[in-house]
Amino acid sequence: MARPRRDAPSPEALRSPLPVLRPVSRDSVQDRIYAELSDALICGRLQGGQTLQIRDLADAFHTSVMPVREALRRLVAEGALESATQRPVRVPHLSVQRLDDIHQARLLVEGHAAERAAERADAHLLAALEVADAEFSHALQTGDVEAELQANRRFHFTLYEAAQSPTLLSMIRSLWLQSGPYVRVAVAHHSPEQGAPRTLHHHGLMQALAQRDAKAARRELEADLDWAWRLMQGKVGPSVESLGKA
Amino acid sequence: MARPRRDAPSPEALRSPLPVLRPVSRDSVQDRIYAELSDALICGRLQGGQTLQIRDLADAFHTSVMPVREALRRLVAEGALESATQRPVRVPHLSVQRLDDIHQARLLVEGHAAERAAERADAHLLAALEVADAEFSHALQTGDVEAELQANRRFHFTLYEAAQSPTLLSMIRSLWLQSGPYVRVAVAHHSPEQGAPRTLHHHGLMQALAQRDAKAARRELEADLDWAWRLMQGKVGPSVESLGKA
DNA sequence: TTCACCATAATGTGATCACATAATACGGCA
DNA sequence: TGCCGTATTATGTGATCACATTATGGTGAA
Repeated sequence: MARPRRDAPSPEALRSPLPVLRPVSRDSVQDRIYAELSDALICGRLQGGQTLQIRDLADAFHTSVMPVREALRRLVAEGALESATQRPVRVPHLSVQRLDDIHQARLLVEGHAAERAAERADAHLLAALEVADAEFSHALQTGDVEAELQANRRFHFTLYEAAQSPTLLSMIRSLWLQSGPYVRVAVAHHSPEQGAPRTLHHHGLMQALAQRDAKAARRELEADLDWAWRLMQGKVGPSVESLGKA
Repeated sequence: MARPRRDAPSPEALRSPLPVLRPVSRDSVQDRIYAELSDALICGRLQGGQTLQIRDLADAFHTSVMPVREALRRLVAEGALESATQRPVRVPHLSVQRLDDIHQARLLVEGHAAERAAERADAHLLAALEVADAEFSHALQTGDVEAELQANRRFHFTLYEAAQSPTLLSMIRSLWLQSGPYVRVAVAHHSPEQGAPRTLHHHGLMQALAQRDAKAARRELEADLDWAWRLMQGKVGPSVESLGKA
């Protein structure tokens, strides 16, 4: 090996500007592509039915098709995307029945995570939730949908991480990836007065956590999910076909 | 295209033996590799800590590394395998805490699926469960561990499919992939009298389904899972390190 | 004898090429 | 003018090559 070791305590290190540089991410290229796509899915920047072609994405990311293939494969495995044989990968076109099925699963798993979080709640958790909720309320007032979705995600996942269950957390992540493309169209068009109950549920949730009331925490979380679900049903009606073209 | 279409109604079709041939699987190579690996994981033929090297698998499957890479990527995405950057993929070495976390999630999700199945139970489902249970009992008596695991899997997934929730089903599949390598060492060493309660739970479950008693179905299923979990804890003790080398 | 260093080998990752298959658009016949 | 068949294009999939990074074995000095 011609190159000297990074951690070599040679005097040359003193004259180099290296210490002031922050460590670069050691993720692989496919990890970054995966992160980009999953973020776009959760925040609803990709629509249901949209096709994701390998070569197009490779051009957009300025890479070869190789890391794109593997990133897409991961998302397909997580249920976030669907792929037929020899056909381009697509964001699934979910029926109302399928969306309801996902909603039921979310009530089950996220409700349980809320209970566990309530049992383990501490001041640090409440403070973190307060911050996320403040961002959320501000985004609601300014009408910034992107910021609203980001803050809402931070609020919920701060809660779910407090449940201290990696298994539940990964299942919830998968569920958010699946429902992400469909919740945006619901919350994107709601009027400010429709958004009011949402902050109420967040506040009720924090109150339940402060009292370590697991059942109440589950109730408030389920109310929050049900609110978004009813809004979505009202928006899209019995058919969600319009979602893909909206 | 020089080749004639498959469905061309030419008179040549009459003299060819094609109609007697069954359609070949249209899965891709990576699909078959994935199926093989996931089956090996669920049935515990792979041990915790075992490394899966791409080139070795490619040689074993008589393919290039390409489809192996994508199959492994899928399993990593499902939590069945773990991979560090630039390091070979491994079957995760799970701590007792992690195994308990998975167990809790299984109680939650599989218990819920059992309730749903009970609400939708019909004669056809009970008949299918009877068949699987008969195979299971027979395998127990003959001491065929491989057949026991296969029959147990068929019994449980017949139940879970009856819940009619694709979302729950895929989550359960992921949980079985994760716990598969660890349940085998538990059930592989149990004595026949230790196996008795297991058939009891299966029978109790079928009785609850016949009566459409959702709560009872959940109770019986949880008892079944808890039985295997306790057996595992007893076998491996406070540390599961021995599992990887067993 | 032990530890540090270095050279070698091995492995995951990314790029490029080749091919089979499915969609599309063009042209000819009724 | 409408529809069917064909040729072309485009896309996913598998194979091969190239490289960076990690592990490992051996060799030197203290």
